[in-house]
Amino acid sequence: MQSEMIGQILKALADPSRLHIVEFLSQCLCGRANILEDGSVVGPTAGEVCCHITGAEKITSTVSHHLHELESAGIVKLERRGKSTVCTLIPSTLLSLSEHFKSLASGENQTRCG
Amino acid sequence: MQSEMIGQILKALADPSRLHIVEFLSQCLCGRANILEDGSVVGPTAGEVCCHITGAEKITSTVSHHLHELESAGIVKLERRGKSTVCTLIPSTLLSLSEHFKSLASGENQTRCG
DNA sequence: ATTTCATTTCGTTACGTATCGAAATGATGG
DNA sequence: CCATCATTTCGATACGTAACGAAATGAAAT
Repeated sequence: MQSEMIGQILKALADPSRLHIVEFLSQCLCGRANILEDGSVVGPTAGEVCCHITGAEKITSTVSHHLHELESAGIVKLERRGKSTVCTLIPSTLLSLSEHFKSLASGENQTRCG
Repeated sequence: MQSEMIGQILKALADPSRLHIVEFLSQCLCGRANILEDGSVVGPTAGEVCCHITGAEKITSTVSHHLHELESAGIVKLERRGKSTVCTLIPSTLLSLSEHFKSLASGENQTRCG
């Protein structure tokens, strides 16, 4: 995973509202596959996410925007299902990020030892 | 590590210049202890960091600012040594971040399974 | 004390984007 | 078709902060 994409992911996660959304979606994983073999998605609707984050009864334009930012960064998958949009984390993206920081911390790419 | 501190670390890393600095400092770790037993620091000077990042011959106010942002977030340690300021990564902070994302990806804190 | 060098602080400008309300779109049911 | 519901798009405002140059600080050498 290249540094530019890492930057995009970090920018998406650096907003408190979006980090909150990701933490909520993580709590919703429930030990099951959340992206099925056919690519369909298991998880809360955008409205449910919004309700938890802001307390609003229906989704706000702000939360809709945040969800699509997370989608652009490859952190979240959105799928329209009838009236609603279903949301889930894409765990592999967060795992890549985790590995990247682990390697930065260990200095395993050291090339400036002169 | 609490979510608020994670947010602060992410905000610090979300800037391209600062991410670049962190990657450079990672390459400088060189498999040695970079924070010694007495707390003193091994690493490049702020000016050397700036030279690598911007090509400038002396440190700019912008890079100085970025280094202190990284210090505030606990990612970098700075130490004045004579005229110069020596910089190094604090690997444990990046490791904590790595672990946090790993646990988010695995959903190991799931509490919304109803 | 004065000069020199590395860094920081200050003050300003410019740009990105979070947030909000209102209008538009998409999808379902009567 | 019309009504309703969930979500998205649009347009505007407000705020945070990255970037820059200039002046100030800190530390060593002469």
